[in-house]
Amino acid sequence: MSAAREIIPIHALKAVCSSCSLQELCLPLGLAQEEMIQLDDAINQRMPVRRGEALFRLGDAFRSLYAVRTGFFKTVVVSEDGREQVTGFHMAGELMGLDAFGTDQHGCTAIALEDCEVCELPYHRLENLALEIPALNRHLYKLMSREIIRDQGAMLLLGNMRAEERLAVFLLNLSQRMAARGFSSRQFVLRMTREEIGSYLGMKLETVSRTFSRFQQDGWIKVQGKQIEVLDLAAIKQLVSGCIGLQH
Amino acid sequence: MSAAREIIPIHALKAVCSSCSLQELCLPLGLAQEEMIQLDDAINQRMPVRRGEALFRLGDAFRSLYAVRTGFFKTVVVSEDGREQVTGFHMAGELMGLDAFGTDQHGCTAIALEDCEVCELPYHRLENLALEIPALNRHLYKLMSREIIRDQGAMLLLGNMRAEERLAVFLLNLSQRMAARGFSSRQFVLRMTREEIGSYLGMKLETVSRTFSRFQQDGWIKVQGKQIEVLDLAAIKQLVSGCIGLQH
DNA sequence: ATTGGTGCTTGATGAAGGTCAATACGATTA
DNA sequence: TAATCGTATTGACCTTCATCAAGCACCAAT
Repeated sequence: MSAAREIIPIHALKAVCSSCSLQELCLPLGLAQEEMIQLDDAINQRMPVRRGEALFRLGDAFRSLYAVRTGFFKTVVVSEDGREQVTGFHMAGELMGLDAFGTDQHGCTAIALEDCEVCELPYHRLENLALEIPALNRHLYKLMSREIIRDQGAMLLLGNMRAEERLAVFLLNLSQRMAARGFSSRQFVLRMTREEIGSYLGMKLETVSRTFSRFQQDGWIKVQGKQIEVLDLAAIKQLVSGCIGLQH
Repeated sequence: MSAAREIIPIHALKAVCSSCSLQELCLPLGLAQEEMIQLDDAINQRMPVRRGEALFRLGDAFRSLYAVRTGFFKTVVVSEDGREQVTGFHMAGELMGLDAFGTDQHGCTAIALEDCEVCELPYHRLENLALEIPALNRHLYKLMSREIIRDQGAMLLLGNMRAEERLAVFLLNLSQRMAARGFSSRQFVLRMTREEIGSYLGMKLETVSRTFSRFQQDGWIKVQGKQIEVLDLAAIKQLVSGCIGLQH
């Protein structure tokens, strides 16, 4: 199919890192202009992933990192007996696959919760580039390091906090991440089910639902299915004050 | 005190990475002999840390990674309201401080649970060396990546498993790590208190104690204070079968 | 030997959240 | 429009673990 080479796929025409609006949230953070152009070459832009599809699966050979460009992912770990644990939710500008360096296999499965686009960062090219660009290498360290801190925050959450505290931290965290991307921090749509929230927070879907209802009765939020409106941010912050959260 | 320079401190005479028995568990894994000698130069060997002392504290400026040479550490995160969460236990050959790259500050506090020795790996020297030695750089990625996986395992543990499963995973994990270091996997001493175990596993010290007692009644282990003897490994493994554990 | 401190064990009780079940909602398809 | 499937809500009940409390074991210091 050599004829296909003459048809330039539409996504090849799209913006690259050096002109991407997510620069400040994503991998290129802190790079000089010329370094960013080098990075452009190492990246496959705008792979589409449709809702419900897996971008990679636990055990897959590790070939690339992926940055979310648009859309929303969950990552899950499945234990032998089928129990599923959601280990994170990922939105624009966030990197997935950092847990795969260790074993050369992906350590979790990434599923698109809506139609998404990702940038693919082939591992070998990235590694070579990182050795040439110290700032990039350092930033990769930083990103992995932050992932560790984030997970430790989640451990504290799961180990020490009650259901309502967990859900409050979750809402606050989501709200802040929306704000960082220029969306409303007061009104947003949950892309995940109650069960997925529950799995992430270590509680059952019924408890998630009940806790949402209680927050609503208290006038803190308005819930309509997946539509969330934050009414009393201060009250929610009050509840989680003194807790180490799920920073992102 | 220039005269002091003529007194060679005793620890300077001790073994370096290239002749360290922990090579295979520690940072030098996978390096060529000559690369290891370069690493020797970048490392301050055998810093002593006494029981109860902090090697570094949450918020301290990040200057070095530390490898445990002998002894046993805990790392803890303290929330604003004083709640303390143990995030890990660390023994010979394990690296601490990987969570500090992200913010240039340590993200947890490391406390020696017995008299210890550590190797200090100054950050800048290590970073420069990593840029020269691709294998070292890759290994640092791997170590951080494994830390992420480990933390995700802990999340699954805390989110999904019951008290006895958690403690079984904990014992199994400890037993395996002892074995990997040439110690008995059947008999060992817990260096941490019941409260610290409980904090790590997300349960109260009373529950830890009760669960140990139950394991003992079932003939799975023998507990005498901090002395543990594993009597029925198969039964313990059976309990955690199908769980994703705390790999180390 | 006595005292105090810290950590461990064990019992009694209660609260938080899990489980089971019935019902309702909402989006997609027939 | 109806039918269906996945998702969400809510209630009733039960299990697990936290809490409170008492007593014990061990070590260190006086």
